[in-house]
Amino acid sequence: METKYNHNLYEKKWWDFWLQQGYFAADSSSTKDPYVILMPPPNVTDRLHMGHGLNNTVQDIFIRWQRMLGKEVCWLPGTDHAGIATQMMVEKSLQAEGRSRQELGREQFIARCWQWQEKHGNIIISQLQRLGASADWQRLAFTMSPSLSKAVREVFVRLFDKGLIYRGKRLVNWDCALQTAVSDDEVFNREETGKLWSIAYPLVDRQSEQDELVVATTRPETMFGDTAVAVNPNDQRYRQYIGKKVLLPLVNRELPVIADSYVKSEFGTGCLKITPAHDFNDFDIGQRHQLPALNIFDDAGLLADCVPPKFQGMTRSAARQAVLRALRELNLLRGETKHRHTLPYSDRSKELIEPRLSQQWFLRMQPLVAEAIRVAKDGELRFYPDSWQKTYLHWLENIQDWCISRQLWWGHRIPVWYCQTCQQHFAATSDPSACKHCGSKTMQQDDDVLDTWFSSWLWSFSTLGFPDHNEQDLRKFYPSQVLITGADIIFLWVARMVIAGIEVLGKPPFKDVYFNSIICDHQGRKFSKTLGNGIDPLEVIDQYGADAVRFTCVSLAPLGGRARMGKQDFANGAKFVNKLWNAARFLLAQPAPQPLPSLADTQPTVPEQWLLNSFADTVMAVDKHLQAYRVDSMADALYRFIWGTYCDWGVEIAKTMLQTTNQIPASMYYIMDGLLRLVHPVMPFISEEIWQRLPAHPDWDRPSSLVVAKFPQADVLPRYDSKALASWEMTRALITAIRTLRSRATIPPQEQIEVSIAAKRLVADEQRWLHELAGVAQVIWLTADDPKPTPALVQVGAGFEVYTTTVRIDVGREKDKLRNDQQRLTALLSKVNAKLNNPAFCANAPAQVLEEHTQRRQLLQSQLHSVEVNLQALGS
RNA sequence: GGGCGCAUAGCUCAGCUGGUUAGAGCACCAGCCUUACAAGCUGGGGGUCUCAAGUUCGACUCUUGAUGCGCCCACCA
Repeated sequence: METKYNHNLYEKKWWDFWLQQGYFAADSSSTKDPYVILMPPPNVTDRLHMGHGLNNTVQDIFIRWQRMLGKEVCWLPGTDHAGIATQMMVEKSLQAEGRSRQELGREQFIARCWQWQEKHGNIIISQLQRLGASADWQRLAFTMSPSLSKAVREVFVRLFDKGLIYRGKRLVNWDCALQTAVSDDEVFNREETGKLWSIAYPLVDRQSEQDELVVATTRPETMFGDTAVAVNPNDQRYRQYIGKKVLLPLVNRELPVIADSYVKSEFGTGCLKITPAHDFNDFDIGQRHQLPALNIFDDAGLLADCVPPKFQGMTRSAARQAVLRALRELNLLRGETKHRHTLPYSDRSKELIEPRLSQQWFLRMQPLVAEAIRVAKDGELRFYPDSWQKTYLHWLENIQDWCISRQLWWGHRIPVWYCQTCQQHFAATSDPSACKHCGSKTMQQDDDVLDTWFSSWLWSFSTLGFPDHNEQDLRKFYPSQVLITGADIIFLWVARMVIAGIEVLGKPPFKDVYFNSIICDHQGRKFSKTLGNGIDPLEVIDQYGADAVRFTCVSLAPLGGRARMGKQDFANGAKFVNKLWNAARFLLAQPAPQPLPSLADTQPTVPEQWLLNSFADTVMAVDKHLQAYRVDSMADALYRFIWGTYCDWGVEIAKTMLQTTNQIPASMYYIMDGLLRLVHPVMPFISEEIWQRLPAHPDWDRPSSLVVAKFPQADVLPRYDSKALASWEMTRALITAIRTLRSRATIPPQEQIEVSIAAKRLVADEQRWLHELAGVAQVIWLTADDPKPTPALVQVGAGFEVYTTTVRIDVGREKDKLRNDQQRLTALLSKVNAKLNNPAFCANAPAQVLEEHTQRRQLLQSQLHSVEVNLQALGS
């Protein structure tokens, strides 16, 4: 074995082996209990980033763990057709050829999309495989595949026939760059400093020049769409004008002055221009007052033909400047002030959203959410961390209708047909040959496609054969156990999946929802392309190996928080992987007992018993942490045991045994075998490589791969309990204390020393460890009456004092250290004394606490005494 | 405006239902190539747990408030 673990030699080898053995395939005819995780489908356009890396590592940990526990696991992978993102990519490539999608036509364009997705899509899938993701890749699903498309149509038609899907002319969030509507959940807000302009609208039939209403607006360019001016009905200033008319400048259209309590008198001028087609509040007011709504922007967000010719075709920002200039010329601009407000932007294009009146399809959500709310409240659906429950409930309880149509070409075309003969429309699961209502053959399908999320929200069952009941899959694998994803899509995907699962199959699609950490740099900033602060997972996998990357990600990811990571963290992960490698290298380089005996046939020494107990504790901890979705704590437990216990103590102990018996004890092989099983979910490659080289231990099963080996179970692991074990703890404490003394006295490692110990005497067998592990040639055991050696160095600990007279020290530094000790111990002692002298404490504290404090006082007193004696001996 | 969360060592974090001398990794300092690993070994220094008040015999832990930071939702002519 090489001294440094080289991941390049093993990762591909084992990956190919696992795939070839078919370990990851989920069999719905199995009699084993199912354990299912749905992989959140990445966009086909995606490249692997650290968020995917963490998310899929966590999923893989649970999947591998449950597989080793004997479940029939199904980790269902797939990709999302990402309507907008893909269409943007393909349009860009067309642009490079100097062509446009309009030129190409719908059919040709869609063909291009398919070509593109075959060529460039699914790169992310091979990237996920580099990570070691043990999903059932044969089940790879795609939201545009024929079977998933079938599910989309089926559900659409069901909801349509229930009357939950309707078409309406409503105000929607319009993305002018992509020229499509987007849903509320695809809009983000940004606070900015803008301006608030005051514009005079002269009164029709005015008595004087001053007879005008001054409106305040942040968007003068929308004035072409004004259809009223509103004031608050209780505003004394404007009461007289209600019911009168003003003249819209630049257009010279008459607008009614209306009263609406929405208008705040104290804001701006107290006069509000009403533009129903381009503002959500104005739209509501317009509805209340039956005002016409005038759409003034075309699909691209340019001013349309309904505005005065000189403004036509202008962009929104150009129009704003032009309008202001024109108003200034007419002397109608009454002022401008700075104004802080938040503006809506599109998630996808990052363009300013234009609220715009248009014909869209909507899904009535309100009738669908009751059960989704109930299951969360009753704990049938749990969130980790549970604080997300509130966010989830708040959204559902204030649910808005979902705008599901998009003016794109790439996606599921809305399965609604309009009959040119009878003018009616209807929805159908398969392309109809005749109108459902009149039998006419002249029909046209709706031009729009569905929101991408309308296919993703069916993911939990559309991937399992619905609606073609390959019932076995659906019955066996629905619902899944846990959804592992990012909290940023709690509304877009998680909550909607719950709704869909309940609506279509009668129960929620998963029991637990685990939200991963957000990946940030060390300054707490999200990884982002523009900042360039991200770490490319593939780059670090190349450099450090998949196991190191997996372990690092997971150990830095607290439940629900933000995981801060830098490149150095991955180097540390790699060190840990290498540590395990070398622990195994040591073991495998030594002669093992042949054949390895079962633990029951050997008599483990006390230190071995301690190691075995510690291993069992670790198994228990790992189980506990995984149950609680605390992968970071699991990583910590593994790290502590492997580095701090197995290597630091176990290997050192084994070395001394090697000297006397010429063999490593069987328990070390036993522990290593169990350990590899334990780490396999998080470090699958290195654990497999070592395990395959490890001689089979009779106490463990021995299948062809660790992937399908049994996971350690704490309740069947050997446990030891004896007085000797308690004494071993004292031995370890003494060893550490003596090492400290040696370090303080600058005694080289090779030099054997003599120490005096005031403590309960160790038996000869235990005392030998002081020799082996602390370089002690001889021990003088002091009783309470013996004088303490002087001059000497002392190290005090819980229940013992160790002295050495081998002194080669810096007296000044040593004195400082002792004074420090003295100060520390004095402070502690006075704290304990204060408590014990407090009658209220003695009266109220439980007996055990009281007893502990009394003992601590004694111990501190004796330790303080020792330090003082020593200090004197050094001559102060 | 509403909601959620966080504040512990230089950095990243752990610390369960209040009760041993508040822990770990990284970084730092000292000494070691001790025959698995220098990507290593053995030690060491470093925190009055953001602040204030309260409850309690006892508060890092519970309550209230303040300050700072992060996130989400709604909305502002």
